Amino acid sequence: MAKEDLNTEQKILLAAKKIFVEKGLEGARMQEIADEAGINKALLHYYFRSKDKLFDGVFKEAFASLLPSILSLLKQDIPLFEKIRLFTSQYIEIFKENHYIPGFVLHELNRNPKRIIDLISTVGIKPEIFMKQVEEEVEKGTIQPIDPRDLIVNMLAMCIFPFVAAPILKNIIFNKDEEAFALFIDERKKTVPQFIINSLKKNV
Amino acid sequence: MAKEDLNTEQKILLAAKKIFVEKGLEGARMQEIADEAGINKALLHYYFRSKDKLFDGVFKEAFASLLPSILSLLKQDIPLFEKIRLFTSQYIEIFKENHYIPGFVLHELNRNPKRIIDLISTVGIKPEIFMKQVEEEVEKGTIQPIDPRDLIVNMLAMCIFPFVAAPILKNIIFNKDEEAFALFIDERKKTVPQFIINSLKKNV
DNA sequence: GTCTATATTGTGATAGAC
DNA sequence: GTCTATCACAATATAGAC
Repeated sequence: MAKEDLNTEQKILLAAKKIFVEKGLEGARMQEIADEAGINKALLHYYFRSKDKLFDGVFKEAFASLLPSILSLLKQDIPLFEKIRLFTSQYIEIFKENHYIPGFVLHELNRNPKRIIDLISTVGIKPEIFMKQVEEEVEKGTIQPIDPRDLIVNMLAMCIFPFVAAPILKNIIFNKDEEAFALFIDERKKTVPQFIINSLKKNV
Repeated sequence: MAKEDLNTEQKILLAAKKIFVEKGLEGARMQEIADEAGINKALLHYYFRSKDKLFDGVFKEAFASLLPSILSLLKQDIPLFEKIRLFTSQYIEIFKENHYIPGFVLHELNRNPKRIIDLISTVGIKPEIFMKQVEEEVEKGTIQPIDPRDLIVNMLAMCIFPFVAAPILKNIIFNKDEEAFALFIDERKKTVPQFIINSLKKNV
């Protein structure tokens, strides 16, 4: 769908998303959003009462639209290694398509934890089932002993961190070569699960 | 040194650091910084010409003060596994003491990549030596094959991410138990290097 | 160096015509 | 629904007394 075919509300949301993501809540200017949307400030207030309300709308969409689908994966009845492979590769792919999301979410999370926590509560992320699955494998002795919380944090870290730190990584590791970095990220859909599974595998 | 013994400039820097870290550049108010420092707004402009200049001063100190020491470790002539153990445990310890730094740096990195990149250039981070060491071990066949860039990114990710995502992790994994989270972070000084080394070790 | 008071500019928000 | 014009206030920055 072309930009021109969107109705005004959609144009506003699209523009607001771009500006909020780039500048954060305080950094963004309503004027800038209006310009980006090709309308004037007054209309922003007509559709959304205030800047805060507009932000909430944008954030909710950006955050909630992509997390539930992938996180439901953790609950499903799939062998552990397979689950890790699916989760990490899909997560990295999603962030590759929406590379601005992690930084955006993490920043607002630190700026206003309560707001974000509330939002997450409505989505309802429950990692307990995954953690239990890990515990069982450890007890059975089929994988190396590990705290399931460490495993889940490490998984998230390796999937998300490269996107948050992208500018710095591009610079000190990839000599500003954007393409090489993109390739590297794509490769990580395979190397990350491999790295994790290598760590969990028993020496035989 | 007690807070009262600091001279005005130091008091300002300390206060500004606290507020900027908490609120970000745009979120921070000069009035708030002045209150925190126990002085008035005018003095802020007397010592630092503008808000931007004040921010630069704070950021440079916060960032540059802790990175060089730890990163020099990567260059030293130490066995790989030992180096990984030292690097990760020290890194996590530093961030434990300065848990606000990662979020602060990463946000400003995304807001103004150029500014931060310039700063890093002056500090001069060079991971080449570490990467070469990894490559050599891979060639010798003493560790699992791995792209050294993946290893370094994974190391950084596992050290830094938990601090950036702290509010969300506390909530969904630790049921808001601050103490349990602090303990978890402390444990990671051991579990993270172990996780990495497990992944690199050859099955024997 | 430090203060109070004030200037100046920004920006979110609203009123009212069309 | 969309616009122009304007308000109200907040925030950075400066002037000038002490």
